[in-house]
Amino acid sequence: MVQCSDSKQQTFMKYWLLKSEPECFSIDSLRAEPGQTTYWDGVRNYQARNYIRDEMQVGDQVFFYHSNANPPGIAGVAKIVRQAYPDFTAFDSNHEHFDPKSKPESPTWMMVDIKLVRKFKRLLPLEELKSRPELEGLVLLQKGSRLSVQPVSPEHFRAILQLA
DNA sequence: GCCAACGTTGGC
DNA sequence: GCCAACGTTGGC
Repeated sequence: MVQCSDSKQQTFMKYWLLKSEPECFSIDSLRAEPGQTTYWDGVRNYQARNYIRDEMQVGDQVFFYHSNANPPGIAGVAKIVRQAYPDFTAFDSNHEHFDPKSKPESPTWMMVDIKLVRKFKRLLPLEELKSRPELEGLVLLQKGSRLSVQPVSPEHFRAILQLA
């Protein structure tokens, strides 16, 4: 597939899944934010950081996943509205996400801003996602998959939207 | 609350 | 660089 053939820079929309514990920050919390926008702080895993820092682009769409919830599942869609920048909560010794190894002059951890696109009419439960053959291979469904930032293929993204 | 699956830490 | 111990995640 060729896109942007007249452009030097080929840009493809990417799709993601972000996990959040709704007791801590739910999709309704996001909706209640000014501009329905928030910074996605607290990612403290290198692989997740690399996705945020190296691959997330403004305009990318993300599923908002409720983890450690009853039931766990996908609650809606958001989009990236600001490119990766240092996660300043890592610099604050009073913050629960403080990490002394991250320095303002050489930040270890990064974050993006996301804005709510829509909350689904119903939560798409993990159990239902598991039951869909077209979602085979979805990172979320792989055994031991704990990453809080996961890539989602365009095909899987589309298939999940159709369930909503 | 249990526990499997990971990631990180730190002694050696 | 190995690897045991420990901490965390997150479904159940």
